[in-house]
Amino acid sequence: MSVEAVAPTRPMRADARRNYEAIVRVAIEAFAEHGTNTSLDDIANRAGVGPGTLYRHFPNRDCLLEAALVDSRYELLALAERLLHADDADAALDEWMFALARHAGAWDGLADSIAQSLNREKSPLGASCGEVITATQKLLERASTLGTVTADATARELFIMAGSLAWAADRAARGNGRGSADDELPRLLSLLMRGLR
Amino acid sequence: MSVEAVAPTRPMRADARRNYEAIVRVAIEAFAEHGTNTSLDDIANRAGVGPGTLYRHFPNRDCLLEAALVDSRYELLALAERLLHADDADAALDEWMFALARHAGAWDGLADSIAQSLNREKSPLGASCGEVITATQKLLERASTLGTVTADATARELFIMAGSLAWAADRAARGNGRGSADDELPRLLSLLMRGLR
DNA sequence: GACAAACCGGAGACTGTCTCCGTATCGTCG
DNA sequence: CGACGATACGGAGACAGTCTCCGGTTTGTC
Repeated sequence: MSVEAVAPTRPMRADARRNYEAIVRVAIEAFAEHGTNTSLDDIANRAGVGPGTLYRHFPNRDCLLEAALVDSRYELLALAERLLHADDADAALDEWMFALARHAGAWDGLADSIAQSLNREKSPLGASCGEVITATQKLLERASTLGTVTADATARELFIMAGSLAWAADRAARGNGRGSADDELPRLLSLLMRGLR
Repeated sequence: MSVEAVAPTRPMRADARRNYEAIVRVAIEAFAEHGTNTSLDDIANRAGVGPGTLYRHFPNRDCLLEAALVDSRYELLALAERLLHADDADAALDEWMFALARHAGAWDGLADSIAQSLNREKSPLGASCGEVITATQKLLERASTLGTVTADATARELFIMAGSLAWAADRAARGNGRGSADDELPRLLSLLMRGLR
């Protein structure tokens, strides 16, 4: 519908691309290590660039987060494609929710960052959640018609519930002695999924 | 077991008590208005004291949060007491979880603050969650023996799930058009509670 | 009314965010 | 190849929030 007004976007200059990639590479490490609230100036340092360079490429934390999640989301959407052709539509939805929760729980604070960006206009992170929610929608509809799901939850609610599960699993795991979030997640997820029937 | 080594704790000086109470009063307002991450120096200002005074009474944010939640938690525990004698143990647990989620969702960021403090030793906020979790335990046991609850969730998990629901309801409500968190919460809660059966 | 203990409050060190602009680098064209 | 314009760099620094230290003030008591 909209005229393809994509600017010619001449390719980045070599040094710019080099820095861009270095920043994203370091950001992935830093987010994994210290959560999504780690210092951006620190990331700039570790990437060998000044803070000005980082903020030119990524005007805010969401932009950097989005860039750091591109690969992970690509894999997620590939999984959705496969699950859409699975035999068991119920099991497919289960697996999808699990994958979603693991995605959102990969870094400390990520679920929160995603959920907040979801409600903010113009957040690149929130925008790119659109396709993931669409995928959720398709899998949910399939589990409703071919499977046994009856609850009237929206895809958006399921998406957020997945984030909320990641949040809960992380909090429940820390300090319960031995368990990790990977142990908690299936337990909590099964509680939720039984509620859909 | 431990010797009651409680110091005589002579009563606070009049000006100290006055400041303490002013700070807590302002803090409740500020947390409600701007979430649990609002500026503490700002609270000190609005309470008419210097930052030093605030930090002497409340060495960190958790301590202030704890003081600001005393009344609310008191009401919560009174509700638990009542629910322990309710006829329908299942409905009692439902109502308790709802109250718990509303408590944790009262201020933006509160669920997160509580969950984090829960895993940190020496946090007064986390410590005071103990009685609430104990209350949850009793209601859960009662719903297991007298009611129909069969899932093997721990009280601690339920407590965290309540926080996670508050988190999810808040995120789902913002930006879905018209709804408020109060509309979302029952929907999400019912999904969870059906999963316990 | 005077003294010691308790308490106040603001200056400021420190950390993290984000911007501005003089300088350096890149790609291209003569 | 050399030079020019566009593009990009990076660090100094403004700003905001956290938290501490200590000289000065207030309170309760004898």
